[in-house]
Amino acid sequence: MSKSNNVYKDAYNRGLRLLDETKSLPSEPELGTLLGVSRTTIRTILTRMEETGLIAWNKRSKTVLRVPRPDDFFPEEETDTLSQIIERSFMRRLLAGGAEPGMQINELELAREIGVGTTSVREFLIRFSRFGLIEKRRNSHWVLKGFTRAFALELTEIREMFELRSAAAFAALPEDSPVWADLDLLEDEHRLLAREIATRFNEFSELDERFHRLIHRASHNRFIVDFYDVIAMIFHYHYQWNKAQERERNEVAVAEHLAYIAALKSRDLGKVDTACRKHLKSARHTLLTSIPEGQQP
Amino acid sequence: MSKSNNVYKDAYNRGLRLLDETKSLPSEPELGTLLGVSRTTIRTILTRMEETGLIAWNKRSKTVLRVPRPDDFFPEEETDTLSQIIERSFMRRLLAGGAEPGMQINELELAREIGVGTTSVREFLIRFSRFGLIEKRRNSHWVLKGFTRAFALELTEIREMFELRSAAAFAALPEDSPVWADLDLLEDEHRLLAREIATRFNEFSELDERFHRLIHRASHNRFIVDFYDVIAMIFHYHYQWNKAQERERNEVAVAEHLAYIAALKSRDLGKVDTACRKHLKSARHTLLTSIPEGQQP
DNA sequence: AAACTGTTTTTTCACGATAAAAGACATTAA
DNA sequence: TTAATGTCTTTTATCGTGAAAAAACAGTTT
Repeated sequence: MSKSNNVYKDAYNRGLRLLDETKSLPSEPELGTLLGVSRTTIRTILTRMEETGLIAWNKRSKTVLRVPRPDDFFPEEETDTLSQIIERSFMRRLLAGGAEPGMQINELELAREIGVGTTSVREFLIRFSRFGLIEKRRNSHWVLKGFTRAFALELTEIREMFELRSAAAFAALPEDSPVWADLDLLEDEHRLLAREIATRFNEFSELDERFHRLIHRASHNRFIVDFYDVIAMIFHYHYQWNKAQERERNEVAVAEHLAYIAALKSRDLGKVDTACRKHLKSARHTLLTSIPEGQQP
Repeated sequence: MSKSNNVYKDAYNRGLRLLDETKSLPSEPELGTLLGVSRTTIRTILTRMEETGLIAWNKRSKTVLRVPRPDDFFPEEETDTLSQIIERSFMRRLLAGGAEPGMQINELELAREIGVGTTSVREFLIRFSRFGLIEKRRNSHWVLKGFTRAFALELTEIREMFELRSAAAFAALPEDSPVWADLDLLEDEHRLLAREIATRFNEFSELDERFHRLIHRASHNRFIVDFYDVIAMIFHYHYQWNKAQERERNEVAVAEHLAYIAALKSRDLGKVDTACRKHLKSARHTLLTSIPEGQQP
């Protein structure tokens, strides 16, 4: 089992959704850009669609014969990237407790436990190391630094520095910059979510990420933009971990975002700074309260 | 050839230098900590030292029989880590010109050219990606972003943000903190170098790195401390690349460092800010002037 | 001739295997 | 009885290999 065909399976599933909408599929290169895969993969997809009687395929003509049924889709778990699988396993271990700072991480053991090769685990750990939670000892094992209070404080310190700067840069952007339209759209989404917060509160974290990434992009600095990956990763798992008062927290955050957006639109740097600081302060507070105190070194 | 024994060879070479100083070697575990390798490697080293008649080894007694000759040492190039070898090759390519931004990077080709496996190249590229010079396209090739003016500006923007903050934190450190002693030592080294700048100017870059790392460490923030790796890496290759006016540049920098150190010792935040800003400004200028203009996108 | 389909080549991804190096355990000497 | 040495086990670093996926090339169709 040298390489899973998850790219194909995932693209196939997404491709099935196209069949609902049209009576015939576009050209192979067009499908490729649409699904973000190569033509080779598109042809494998089309081959299977033909075999399962979903389409009739002859050269340029790809006629839809029937609408896809639930059992036409590949199971969700087969569409994941290996690195996603490893990340999930690793984070589960890390957050499930018993992961004391200073503990050493064994590549071979991790690989065996997850049921993958050591190379993939190594590559994951190298990629993951930039999040500052693990560290490598020269030709030896990895050491877990732990998701501690210190980590959260260091993370938020940088976050605040970067976001204040990005927000100021954002507000200074010219009238005709396309970001203002993006901001308007996000504002609408926020208002909509605010109105239905009681039922849709769990959709906030995705909106949150899009909003902050838009602001960070205004910095035009790759290190600032890339740093948001660290924040996003932590928040992603943090939200899965800590569901306490999720609705209330998100309701407050949406309101703060709206104030923040209004400040940006006013282009008044003082107002932007105030609104940004206020939101960052409560974000930090939320993160800090969620850290299990027992895990401190 | 599945793994080179460069750890052994490097430790062996360093071990040879111990023979100059003493008449008999310490215990195996002690040698291990001294050379930073495991006892397994120490025993391999001792075995060879015995074979080549450098020592007489019987259990606890390891008597030095003769002083090592130049040909006892392993050649320098055999003591390098694979990742050092790959990094050097890669950087040579990158700086040698013809490396246009947007150009794609081929793992297989790189591996073949350097004469190593693809796994090592992949791991190197993943590690290297945090420097912001390359980027990966989802299940496809890497793209070179290039050592451009934009890169230098983004890098220095963060650097200045981080260093100003670290310098302020440094100056606020209590009287009894051990960093003040470290700073005194560095100050002495700077004075010494300043006096002999005409002949020793090329020793500056190493001192520069030690000085700035000391300051960054005062931030007590892993992201700030780790970011210095990016700067160090760029400066390392930059200094190899651009030798123009090296002596003059370094002479100016040493003087700026001394002013910066004096400001830190005064603990006057205003003075620290001024001295730090001044030095960072000339550092940025040096970096910017060295970037080949033709490479702009 | 532009854009597509069919076919072939190349590259990426992931694995198992193996030597180097680290680490653990057992034994011996001071 | 502590700290070393001797021996054995485990882990890390690296390669070659093969399937998945991308990319390049060649031939068709409109």
